[in-house]
Amino acid sequence: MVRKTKEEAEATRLQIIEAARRVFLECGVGSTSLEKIAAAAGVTRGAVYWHFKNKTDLFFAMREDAVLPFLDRVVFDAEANDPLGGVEHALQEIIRILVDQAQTRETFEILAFKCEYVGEFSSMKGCTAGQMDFLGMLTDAYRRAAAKGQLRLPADPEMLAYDTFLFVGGLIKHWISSTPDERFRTDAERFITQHVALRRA
Amino acid sequence: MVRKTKEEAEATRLQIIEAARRVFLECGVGSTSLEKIAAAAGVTRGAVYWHFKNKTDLFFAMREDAVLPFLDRVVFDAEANDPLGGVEHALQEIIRILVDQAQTRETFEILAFKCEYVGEFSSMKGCTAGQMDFLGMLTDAYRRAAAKGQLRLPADPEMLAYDTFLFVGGLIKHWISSTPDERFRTDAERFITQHVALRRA
DNA sequence: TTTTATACAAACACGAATGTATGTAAATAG
DNA sequence: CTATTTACATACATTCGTGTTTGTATAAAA
Repeated sequence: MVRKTKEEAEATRLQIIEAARRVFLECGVGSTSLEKIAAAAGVTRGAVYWHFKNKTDLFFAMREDAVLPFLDRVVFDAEANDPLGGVEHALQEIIRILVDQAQTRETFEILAFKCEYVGEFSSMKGCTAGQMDFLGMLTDAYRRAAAKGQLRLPADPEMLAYDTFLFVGGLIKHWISSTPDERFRTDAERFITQHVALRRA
Repeated sequence: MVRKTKEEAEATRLQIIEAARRVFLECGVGSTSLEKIAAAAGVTRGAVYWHFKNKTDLFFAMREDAVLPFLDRVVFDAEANDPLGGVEHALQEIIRILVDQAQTRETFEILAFKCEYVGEFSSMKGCTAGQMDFLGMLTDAYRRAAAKGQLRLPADPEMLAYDTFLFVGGLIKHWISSTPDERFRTDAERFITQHVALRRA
């Protein structure tokens, strides 16, 4: 029919990604047909197959779209003279992202509860590279905190990092699966504050 | 064909459940057909539909089969005079169950990574009743520990319980998705010991 | 300006999964 | 010992999703 300009084509590509996120969230990745996504995006399967190789390709495109802004915002300042405060700040920032970035929150919910890690997906089942990066950054931050005498002794920075890493994993999972009035959401900030306070000298 | 006795019928029922667990683990719940399960169990779909209403029914039967032994083993002794040690013991017991109860471990892996919580499954997406029980038992244990002066001050038992609850959630998830040589498995006991030590007065 | 590649829509062909219905031999009830 | 129910296997009908192919109006390239 009417051929679109490059800009319009890119717009429909984004429409498809957004529609996929909505439908994945509601129906699960496995039981979502490309027909449903196409309908939700106001196009036909032809458009979906034009922009994406198949459902898996579309899934990973949707994932990139939401994970990249996440990596930008969660950072540890290696120069600051309050490394422990930096850890707390980074964790609080994660919660803030979940609060105000709907696409990131929804994508995390899809990744955690609406997706089966099998076949092509099994590669990212456990720790992604990004997650291990986060663990490494936590370790570095605790090492700097230890060097500044901020940590309660005896303290092994690496072990503390694992403890925090596991805490954050659980927190994100339960935050996502909660309703806004449940304590995992209402008290998330306090949980973080207390978690870090347990380490303070 | 040959009609089986009641005992034989119950045996094939268990065969089907075990086959379902294997196939769910390999293929994911959503993309597992009842034909695959039947073949893996050495029966036909007729047998599956005889014993279970449909795939969802079979899934929940498999879940019960593995979760019940779990609840029996993870307990907090309310009478002991070392509540904090009881917490550590209970957490270590969880890891021991994952190590030596293959069916429980595999079922947890299915629940965490091979299942989409949508439709009939969405009810158990977040915290099951059993999980909230566990949180309550943790809180009670920390309260008793506080009463005995075992906790480092200032300490809010309930907040400590949430911190531990989130830690355990992350630990189970990462333990399950790890290979036996990865640190989440090799060092799980140390993580627990250190986690509890952080609270000790 | 002509040509070509683009951005889809529409139609087609195929397999796969589901639920049900039917058949049946043997266990069990009476 | 007969009648009935059980514990499946087998066959059937139908729906649904996928990947591909074809058609086409138009934007962009030459």
